[in-house]
Amino acid sequence: MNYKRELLKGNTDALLLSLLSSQPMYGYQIIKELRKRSHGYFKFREGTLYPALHRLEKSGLIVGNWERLPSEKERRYYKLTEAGRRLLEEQVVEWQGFSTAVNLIMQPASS
Amino acid sequence: MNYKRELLKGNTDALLLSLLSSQPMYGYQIIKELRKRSHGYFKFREGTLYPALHRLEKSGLIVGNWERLPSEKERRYYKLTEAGRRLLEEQVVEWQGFSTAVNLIMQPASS
DNA sequence: ATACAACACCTTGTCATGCGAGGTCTGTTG
DNA sequence: CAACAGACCTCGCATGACAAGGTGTTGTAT
Repeated sequence: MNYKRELLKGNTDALLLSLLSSQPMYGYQIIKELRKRSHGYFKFREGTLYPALHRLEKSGLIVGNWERLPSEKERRYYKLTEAGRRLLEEQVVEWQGFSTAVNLIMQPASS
Repeated sequence: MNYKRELLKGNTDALLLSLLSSQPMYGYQIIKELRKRSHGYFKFREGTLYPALHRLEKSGLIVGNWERLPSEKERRYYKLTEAGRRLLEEQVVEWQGFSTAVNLIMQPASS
């Protein structure tokens, strides 16, 4: 039923790694950036994002550290590790293979 | 971890509907066709396919009926319903939107 | 002063679904 | 006759998106 929700499955990590490969970001910012860069398509929920970030950190793909703003507020900035960068490269390849394969089926291609 | 497996989630139904839009097929054939048309990429397992077919039939998107071969063997051929055809069209559009959005993030686009 | 939205983080539980592993029966081939 | 391929099936596990709930702060209307 919820097609879009299921589509996202398996892509969250790659999207997050991709985003963080451009620069370190904190959670809330990631949500807004994903939304902006996808022209409004991706609207990540916090219940999706934060567990995903923790998962990635636990796997050693990103590292986060708290930064205290002048206002005493704190944010947790995440940046890619070397392992994260390597996995990202693999996942980009994987995504290309996958989307190519889907397009072979979805479009009434000649073949 | 299992990236490819998760990628498939949410796409199974659209792939099946797409396949069946070209012609009615039975389960085993679908597995082989998907494999062939995707140049070996999609290797559906029976534990994925049969539940999916039952799901789709229950939702009225496909209908299956048994056909008896001369050899007394039976196969269950599935074909798209009108509702299935409509949903397929929606899902193709959805897939295009999704993959476009992913590519916006995954590729270090200018924008 | 007092709401109320936005920022910024978090967790718990529910639901969907891919698929590994198991099963059945038939037909064909060595 | 054994062994494999065709053809169907189900059960249970693991994964992951996210709704719904929570905390505390800052900024902006009323």
